[in-house]
Amino acid sequence: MAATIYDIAREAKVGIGTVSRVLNNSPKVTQQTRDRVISVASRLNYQPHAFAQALARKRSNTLGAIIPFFTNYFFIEVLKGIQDALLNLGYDLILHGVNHRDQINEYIRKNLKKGRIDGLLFFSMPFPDTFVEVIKQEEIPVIVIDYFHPSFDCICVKNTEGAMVATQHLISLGHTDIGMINANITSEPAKDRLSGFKETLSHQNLQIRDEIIVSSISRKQDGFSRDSGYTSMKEILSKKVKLPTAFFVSSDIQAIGVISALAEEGIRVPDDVAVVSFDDIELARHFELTTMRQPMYDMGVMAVEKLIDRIKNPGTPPTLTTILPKLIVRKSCGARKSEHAEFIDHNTLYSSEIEK
Amino acid sequence: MAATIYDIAREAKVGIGTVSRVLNNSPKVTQQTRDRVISVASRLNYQPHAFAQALARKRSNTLGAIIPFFTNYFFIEVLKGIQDALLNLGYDLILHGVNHRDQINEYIRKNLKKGRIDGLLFFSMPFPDTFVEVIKQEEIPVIVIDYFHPSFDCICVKNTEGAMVATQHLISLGHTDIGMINANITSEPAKDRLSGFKETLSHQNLQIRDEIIVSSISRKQDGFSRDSGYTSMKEILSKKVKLPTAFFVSSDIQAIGVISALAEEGIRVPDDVAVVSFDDIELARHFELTTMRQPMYDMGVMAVEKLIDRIKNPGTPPTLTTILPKLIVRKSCGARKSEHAEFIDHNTLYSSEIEK
DNA sequence: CTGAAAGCGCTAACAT
DNA sequence: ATGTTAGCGCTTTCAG
Repeated sequence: MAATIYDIAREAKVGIGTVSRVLNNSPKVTQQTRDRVISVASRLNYQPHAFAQALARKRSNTLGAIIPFFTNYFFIEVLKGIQDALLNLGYDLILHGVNHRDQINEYIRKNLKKGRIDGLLFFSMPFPDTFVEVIKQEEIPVIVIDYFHPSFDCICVKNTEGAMVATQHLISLGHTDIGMINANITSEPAKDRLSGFKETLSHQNLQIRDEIIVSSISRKQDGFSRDSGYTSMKEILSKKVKLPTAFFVSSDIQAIGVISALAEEGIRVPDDVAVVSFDDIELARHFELTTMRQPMYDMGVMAVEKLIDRIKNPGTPPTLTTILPKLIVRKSCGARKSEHAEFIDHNTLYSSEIEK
Repeated sequence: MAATIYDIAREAKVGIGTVSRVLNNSPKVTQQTRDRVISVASRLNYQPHAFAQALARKRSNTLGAIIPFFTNYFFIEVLKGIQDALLNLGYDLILHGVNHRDQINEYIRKNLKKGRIDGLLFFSMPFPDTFVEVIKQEEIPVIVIDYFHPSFDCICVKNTEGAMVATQHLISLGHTDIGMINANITSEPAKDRLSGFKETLSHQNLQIRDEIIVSSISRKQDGFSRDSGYTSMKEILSKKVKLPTAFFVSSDIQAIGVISALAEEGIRVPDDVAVVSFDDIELARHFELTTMRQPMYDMGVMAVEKLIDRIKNPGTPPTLTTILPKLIVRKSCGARKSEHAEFIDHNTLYSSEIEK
């Protein structure tokens, strides 16, 4: 049986209050008793019982995270960031990976069981409105990442602006006829990336050819998949329309599919057509993809930090932190690195407050 | 403030004991009082306080998992399996992703805090001997997956046998000169896959040419990476030795690197050289890799089930469950599917007990 | 069948 | 500075 503070108290001949004080580094204990208690505690191999502590302290020192697992490559990186950040803070993580959207509600309900978690990290999905009331009355801090919700602190990627930078990059490389392979338009990022793309083209008085802009209709991973990229490109190819000299693709993983589809027709990247994509997942480097990097690991770390911050400072108005993705120039766009060095350090963090 | 059983008791005009009984489906309550309590509870939007429950019940209904994050593609799938299995069982998951091996100890120590978790899932790493004593005296059930340890229930992949099947497949396709691209030999799976490979060759009286067998020396992800595959193949290519007609590669992700390296020399897969790899990660399908499938998702599910089982039945001797990976024939080996249909259903589960 | 009371292990307010 | 006591919210005897 594991030792309790009673055991320690008895053996060290002090009261349990004193033991608790020592264990919690309260200053009001003599060095002498402190030493005695500590030595007994370590002899007994004492470990505080987390739940008893949580019950008495009214906080659990654990955070919850709801992450869509269908965003494979994205969430791995984010998760790594979360874990590393947590490790230093002494918080634990209760993870709920959502494979299907209908798991969200169930999870929130279950984990809001009073006291289970001190705060919630909510990733890449529309936050269910059903719960904002509940969340508020339970007073549990929430950070929404990669999605916007006016009631909570948010960390968002500037998708529109990122798409603009990507498109602009292609234009500055001399391309005037550019297509886009997009994910499912029902997803927020896909929508924003498309509008950034189109806006840049029209801003530069370039033609928008709808026949070379295709959005996935796949529901699987919202079209952010290799399959989807492959299929979309095949679709364009089958139309037998004039191919543009460049494509903006809404994710790296799709770009890999795009490149395969192209290769099957003997069309080479970047020689025949240039490609710029989005995300900068690990494979992007291997495939020499020029891409808009989302600092996924950092977003995980930031999310944790924001949440801890929010736990300590409830009551202040929700904030929005936006991240401008960074252009990483590799080979797929056909640019020589030196030409575009100026783009590389474009990474900026804006932080601003929303009026309530 | 959240409602407690006291609130319910007061409003339903019963004692807290009765409320508790109703909530726990104890049969010894009249339908009438039961209904009354339930209606009050739902009106108050009552949720049991998880920690109070855990404290009183002496179990937490949460499981811990220690997973190496550096096995990217592997752990995602496993995690999905775990989550889905957990969802049905009403257990929560405290996840600890290990980015560096030295985090393991810290995590175990912290989470063994009595009561934190009811059981532990330990993945793909050598279980630290320092803790087997602790684990045993704390009586916390442990399942080790993808690694063997005599003290615990284990779920292992038959790497040696898997490599044999892969190699045999290549041989049966008519190849007599086969090379291998391996991960870092310090890792158990790499070691086993190599020995399975060699054994099959010698068993078939085929020559083992050391110059076309290369093990990665990378410590990063133990050499199970695209980079490592790419580099290893480049190394062989640079030796200017006679290329074999086929390669067995120790993981899909390496195979992708291998294929790129080959492609850079104009060598095509499977036309010029056949490739069979290991894992069957999501990308394997996209790259048309013939590979030995490890049922990663299923392993996650099984792990959870085994753990729950072990929690319910302590005391029985540890078991070993082995999984024979399944040959998935795609294009990279150059076989027509029909030729080798017989291999496809090779998947078998062996379960056996170890004598203590 | 149901109410009252005794913990579960710990923290924190209150005495001393 | 240290011991004592009252909860935290729930489960589980133990009476009745």
